[in-house]
Amino acid sequence: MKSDFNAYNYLLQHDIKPSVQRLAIINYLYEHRTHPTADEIYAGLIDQIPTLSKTTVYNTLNLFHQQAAILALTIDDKNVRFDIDTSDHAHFKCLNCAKVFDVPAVLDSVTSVALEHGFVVTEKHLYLKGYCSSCNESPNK
Amino acid sequence: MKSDFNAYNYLLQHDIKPSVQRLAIINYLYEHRTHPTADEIYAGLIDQIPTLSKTTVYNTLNLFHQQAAILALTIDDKNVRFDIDTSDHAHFKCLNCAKVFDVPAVLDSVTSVALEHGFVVTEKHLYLKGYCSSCNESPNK
DNA sequence: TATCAAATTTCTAATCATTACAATTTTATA
DNA sequence: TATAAAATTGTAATGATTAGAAATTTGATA
Ligand SMILES: [Mn+2]
Ligand SMILES: [Mn+2]
Ligand SMILES: [Zn+2]
Ligand SMILES: [Zn+2]
Repeated sequence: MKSDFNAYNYLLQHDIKPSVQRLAIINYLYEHRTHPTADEIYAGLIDQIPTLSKTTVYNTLNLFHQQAAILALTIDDKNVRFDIDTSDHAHFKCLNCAKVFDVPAVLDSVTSVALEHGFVVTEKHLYLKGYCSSCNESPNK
Repeated sequence: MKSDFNAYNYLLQHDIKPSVQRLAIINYLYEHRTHPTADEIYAGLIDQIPTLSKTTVYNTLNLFHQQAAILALTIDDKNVRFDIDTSDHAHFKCLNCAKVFDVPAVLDSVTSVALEHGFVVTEKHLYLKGYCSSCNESPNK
């Protein structure tokens, strides 16, 4: 079954000129909701686009982030992770299996406190860490 | 005026054996609430302890974090920042001047959602990004 | 269609925060 | 004091990300 995601229009809507590489990367993010790293995206596309450069992956992800087409998550201190879902939600990282899960969340109350301080808020990130249900049942220590 | 913070007892309370270096680092964090990086802490202490090694700073901060004596903030994708204040609060990073500010916050509601998913939560981080009141008034673009 | 400039991609090397590892020093204990 | 364990240090390695220049592609225009 073919994806109903229109990558081309998605990029245009965020003032990003489409290209083969950009379309492949945004499609990858649409299809892989695991919050992949730049390296994982590169590895996932190199067979499909053998000329792809890792620099292009980084440049493109930074461009997408600038244009607010994706989120850049710093829940991991080693790698930045990327997310096509820019809606209001939190993330949970398992300290055992390293997976990053989505968690429903509403963050309006905190934002309003920041506004009272005179801050202009452009990004909100709520990161939870601990142990996921799988790892909690059978810890790998 | 001398600080009323008992660094020695603070470390003992977190099952950390005190040493000259460890006391200096925890005192630095007590006195500098700017969420400094490991490098800033090293630079701030090298005159006081000329033999101090940057490796020791990293080792010590990791130990403090393991023992839950401090927070390790990944609000910045370049450097980890450290905070002696382990109470429930959020952080705001200015994208212009790069300062990291404290913001009051209560995150219980989100944690409860995570618990419903079977997650065991050990850390909560709420990061806001945007422009602080100083930079907002006179943007440096 | 040929030409040219701008935009994009690519390659390579650099950067730089953090860690690995082995050697040295300090501390605790017998 | 002798010895082992713990902590600190110095150096080199690691690895994600970026810088910068060269190559390729795109798009407009003649
Ligand atoms: Mn997500
Ligand atoms: Mn803080
Ligand atoms: Zn897990
Ligand atoms: Zn600012």
